[in-house]
Amino acid sequence: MNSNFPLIGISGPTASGKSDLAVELAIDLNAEIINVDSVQLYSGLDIGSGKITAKEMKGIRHHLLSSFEPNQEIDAWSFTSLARNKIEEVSRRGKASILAGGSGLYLQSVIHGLIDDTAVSEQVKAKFEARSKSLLHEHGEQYFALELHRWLEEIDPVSAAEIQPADRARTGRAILCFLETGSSIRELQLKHANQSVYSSEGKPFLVIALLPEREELYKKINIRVVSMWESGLVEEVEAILEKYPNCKQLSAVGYRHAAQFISGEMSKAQAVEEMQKDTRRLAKRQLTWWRNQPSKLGWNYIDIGPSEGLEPSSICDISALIGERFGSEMAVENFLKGFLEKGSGEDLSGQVFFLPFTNVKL
RNA sequence: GCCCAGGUAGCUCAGUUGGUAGAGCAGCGGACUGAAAAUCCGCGUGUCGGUGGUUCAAAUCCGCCCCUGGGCA
Repeated sequence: MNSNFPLIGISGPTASGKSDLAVELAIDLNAEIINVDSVQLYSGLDIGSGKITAKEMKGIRHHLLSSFEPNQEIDAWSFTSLARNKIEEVSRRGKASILAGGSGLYLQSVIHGLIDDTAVSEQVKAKFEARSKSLLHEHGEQYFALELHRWLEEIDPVSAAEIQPADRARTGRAILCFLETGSSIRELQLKHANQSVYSSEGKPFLVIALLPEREELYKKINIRVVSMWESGLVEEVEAILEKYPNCKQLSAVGYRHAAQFISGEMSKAQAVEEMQKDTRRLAKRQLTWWRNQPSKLGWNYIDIGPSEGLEPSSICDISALIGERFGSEMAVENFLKGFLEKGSGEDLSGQVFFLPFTNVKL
């Protein structure tokens, strides 16, 4: 049965029902789930991250969920190898893998990889931090990002031209990369652009995106945020603050808002409102990602037509769904083959298929 | 019924002596290759309640009508 199925990714914006769909699908396919959410990786970040509960897992095994302490800082690079190892491990057990979660870059990295290892040494890190500190001291917070960008311009003008001057995160990364490897990160990226698709046992990837109607999604988000506060978000954040007061995860949506309430920077009502707003904005960015990124990555769009009123649970039986939409009942692999090329002998490995469900019911 | 005060962007409101509008918030579009729930870039989205009039020209002045607050009966 598993051989009929490609590697499956399930994504979409926050609150779109990914986790539930993943579980239902896993039951049908005898699969295990690999989490692809950058916050749910950590233990103790449960309520605010909307993590699935043991009961909701319905006995399906989940991987890379609550697997790390909040101070361990797993990034996209390490996530990629962790996830790929999990896929192999699951496959050795004769089961299929479903990668579910909202971190688009993480899923992309598992499928396409990142540029080659550019792990920065302690010396380079120290050098970077020393100069950063003096720039900050010299020019102040306000101009820090610009000064950092000016530094990048000196050593790597090619990358500097591609990065917004105010974009501290990318500027810093580009500088570190250059200091470490002596080459421009932009050039490394271009060189890497055509890297082939990761594939376990030659299986193709099928990425499903749940893209609910915007207004409905926002309503659900607003309600969900309130219920998070009611079910102990503040206590959860207090516990993290006590154990890891400086951990990066506290800057995630919800965690930073609860922390601002705890420190007295905001009233509860204000914090809730800000959290709702920032969650909506997060969802908006995720929708933008799934609207535009797949085609840039060269994924094959599968157009099944409008899915208004389609409930996530009915997506579970992909074979039936495909049969219903395309006439005859056929296995997913055959469907993909048919989609790719009328001929059936074509090798599907190295292919990514993208199946978006727009306006699904919530 | 009468007397006030209002009706301008999704919301709260600006709008000089008439020259077809602008702030904040909300929102929308985009970027994204080891921070990605991160980090950044861009964008006013409008029958100025309706209708008639005065005027070269009306959100602005006048008439009538409608609606919403408040007051008096």
